[in-house]
Amino acid sequence: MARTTVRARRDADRAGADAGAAERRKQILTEAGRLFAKQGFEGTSMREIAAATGLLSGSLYYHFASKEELFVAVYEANIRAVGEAVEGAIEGIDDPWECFEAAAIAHCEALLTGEKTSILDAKFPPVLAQVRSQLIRARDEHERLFDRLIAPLDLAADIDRVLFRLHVLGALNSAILWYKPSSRLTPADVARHVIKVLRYARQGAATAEVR
Amino acid sequence: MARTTVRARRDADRAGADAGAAERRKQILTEAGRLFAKQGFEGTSMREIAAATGLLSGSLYYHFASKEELFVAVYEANIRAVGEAVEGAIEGIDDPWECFEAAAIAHCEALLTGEKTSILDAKFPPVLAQVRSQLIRARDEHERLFDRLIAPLDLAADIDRVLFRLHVLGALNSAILWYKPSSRLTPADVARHVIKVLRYARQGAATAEVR
Amino acid sequence: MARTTVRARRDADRAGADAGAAERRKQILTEAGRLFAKQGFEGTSMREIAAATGLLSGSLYYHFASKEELFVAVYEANIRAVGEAVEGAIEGIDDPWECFEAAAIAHCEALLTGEKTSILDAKFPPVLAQVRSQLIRARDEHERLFDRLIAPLDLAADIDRVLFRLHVLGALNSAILWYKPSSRLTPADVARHVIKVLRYARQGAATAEVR
Amino acid sequence: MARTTVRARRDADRAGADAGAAERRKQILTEAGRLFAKQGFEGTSMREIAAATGLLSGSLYYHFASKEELFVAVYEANIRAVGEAVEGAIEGIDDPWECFEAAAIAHCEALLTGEKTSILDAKFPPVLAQVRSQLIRARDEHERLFDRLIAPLDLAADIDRVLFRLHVLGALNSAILWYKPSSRLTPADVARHVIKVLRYARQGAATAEVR
DNA sequence: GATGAATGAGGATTCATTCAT
DNA sequence: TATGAATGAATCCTCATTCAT
Repeated sequence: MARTTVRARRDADRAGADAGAAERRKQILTEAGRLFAKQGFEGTSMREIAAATGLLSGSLYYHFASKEELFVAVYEANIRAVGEAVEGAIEGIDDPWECFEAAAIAHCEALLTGEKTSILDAKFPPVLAQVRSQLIRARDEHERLFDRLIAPLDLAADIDRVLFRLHVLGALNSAILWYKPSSRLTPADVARHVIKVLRYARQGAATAEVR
Repeated sequence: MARTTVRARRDADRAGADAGAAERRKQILTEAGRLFAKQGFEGTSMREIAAATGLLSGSLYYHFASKEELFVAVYEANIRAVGEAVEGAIEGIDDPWECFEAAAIAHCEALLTGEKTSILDAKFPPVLAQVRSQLIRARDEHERLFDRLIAPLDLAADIDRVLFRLHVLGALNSAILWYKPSSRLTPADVARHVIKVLRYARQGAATAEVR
Repeated sequence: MARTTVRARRDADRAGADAGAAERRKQILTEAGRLFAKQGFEGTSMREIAAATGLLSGSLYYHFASKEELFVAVYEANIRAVGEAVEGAIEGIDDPWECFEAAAIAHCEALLTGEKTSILDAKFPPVLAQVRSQLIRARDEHERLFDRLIAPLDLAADIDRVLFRLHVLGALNSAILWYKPSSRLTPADVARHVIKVLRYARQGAATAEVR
Repeated sequence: MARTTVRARRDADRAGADAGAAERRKQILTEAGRLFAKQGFEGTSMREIAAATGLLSGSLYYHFASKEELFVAVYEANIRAVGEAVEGAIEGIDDPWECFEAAAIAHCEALLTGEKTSILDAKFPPVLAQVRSQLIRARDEHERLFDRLIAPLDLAADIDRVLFRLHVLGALNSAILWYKPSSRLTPADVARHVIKVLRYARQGAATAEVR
């Protein structure tokens, strides 16, 4: 609605602008990520992204061949960022459950803090059909990281570890749908509660009468 | 925005008479639901919906004042359908956990069977901002149903029942993102596994060392 | 924007409704006149007119074959109304200038009071090309009435009576463009001032140096 | 609504450079002016305007953010053109009435010659409600020019100069409704006759018996 | 590397009109 | 007389993309 003049953006950016192409790419990725997260893929126009980066829409095509390609790049960057956050968080932790919890917290924080990654859970619109496989590959990689964390957990024998991984990530990711930063709950609180619930399902736990 | 559509007019004018229009409305709702589920709100054009119903695009507007209004109607119908399925499934079951599981199964089946309700988890695109409140109201109602089922569960004392509800629904709904009907897993299997994991978190369960 | 439900109108009208066809025609003419005056020909939809009369749009076509025909009927009725007002106002007045002034006042009042006749001065949109001749014929008749009033005026010899008539009516009609009922000026004041100015242009008036 | 168009951008960015776009803007303005004059605002489609300029309809939006904005631009250009014509015509004339007449002639010629300015008198359709204030501001400016010409006239004491201005412009502008270039009357003739009539209303003129 | 200008298909929506009932 | 349902063309506008400069 209240769009921003290119000129306005330009005047503001001119400082650090004129950076190399790699720099520009990063700028575009940042702004596109922010906009995709807030407005979705279809709700964000190339012109908007261009304007936010201090460019005109045509110039985007020097850096990315299409809107889809740009989205994939954003998505991969986001997943990678979450992955790195998680790996950083678990470094040096030995206890499997502690490690698992630390990972969940890092994942949740990366997801809910900053505008960038809410795309994670997207049921990609059909416009993205052509690049779906790339997106899924990126997501899978992240999920395998969780598989590695789940493997050493002393889960009750009747628990399927794949379904368990889907369960955790589903519970964590869904926070995007309801979490409000204004709440007195931190993203870490949310993650901790999810893990707290799951932690009951350890081997030897008493669930006698479960059918 | 506040226009008048057939529903308004007819409900008032003629009680139940003239099945014709109501029939059409239902047809449109069905087709729109299918298409929205498959392609998302923005990915589905009014022309497509019209064509699927055997109409021309203009004719849709006799029944629904706007694409948004149509979406709200579809969404409400879908939530209602899931709600009814759940209520039907728990009828006559006394044991709280049995009841909870039955509800989860019904919820999951309604979600994953048929194309109609995958919209449930939508992070609504900003185009729908104007009607967001209606959508959220519908969703809330469904979630309160789960609150009623969670209340009597003998959960461990350190579990927050609101976060628990968000956890369950998050885990269940996320199946939409990965579930494939072709799999050897039934929707019920998925739901059952989620509940199986959660069931460990009952009162008196041994989780001694959890910090 | 804020449209009115058919039902609402209906409930209200039901009292005097069910009148004969002639009655209905008159109702339609009234409402259409009001709407055309306020919103113009193109800015008024048949549905709007129908709703204002307590009908559905299709029903209008029983009374008028097309939107254009309806407009012509409204226009003619309006012109006739102004004409009758003028004729009523000059009845019994002998002095030519008194008579002329009375006519101007009546014309102006009919024009500025009530919503109905602001159409008078319309530069008809090309949509109305087919019926233009009918509209112009109606207008001409009204203008000939003014010709009859101008004929006996003792105007200065160098004044062309046809151009004079166009001048008066132009000055009077243009009030529609700026007149606001809220002003302390009455429509009669406006008309009186126009005539006051023109009255100077009588025979024998001293305008020596006019080239 | 508050979007950015080329004008804004360019005025700022590059002073007078790059005649291309400015050229196009002028072309569009010309064609749009012609079409609006002939067919009215609602009767003219953006496609038509585009086609007349040798563009596709989408391309128009690079230069003007909306049909309304385009109309405002046309309107302002037209008013400005008439204003300039009038100012040119009165240059160097000392006698107030001569000056007034010269202005009237120029105004009338600008109005009736060329297709461009017949919009002047428009009772703007409600579609233009949002921009009405801009249109009125433009018109007011032109009318103030006439106020300056009327001020020094030696009008009879009982004449209100504001109503007098409205009277003149009403009489002049209304010519649009009936004037046909084919007639043996020139636009100047029309203007001259209007002024001739008004010139009688000078101070000291004999209007003794007026009530 | 970036721009300005244009493309052209596609979007939702409106509307006068028709016609069987 | 009136209705309900549908028509289909037309409307304004958006947008990813292209390409000469």
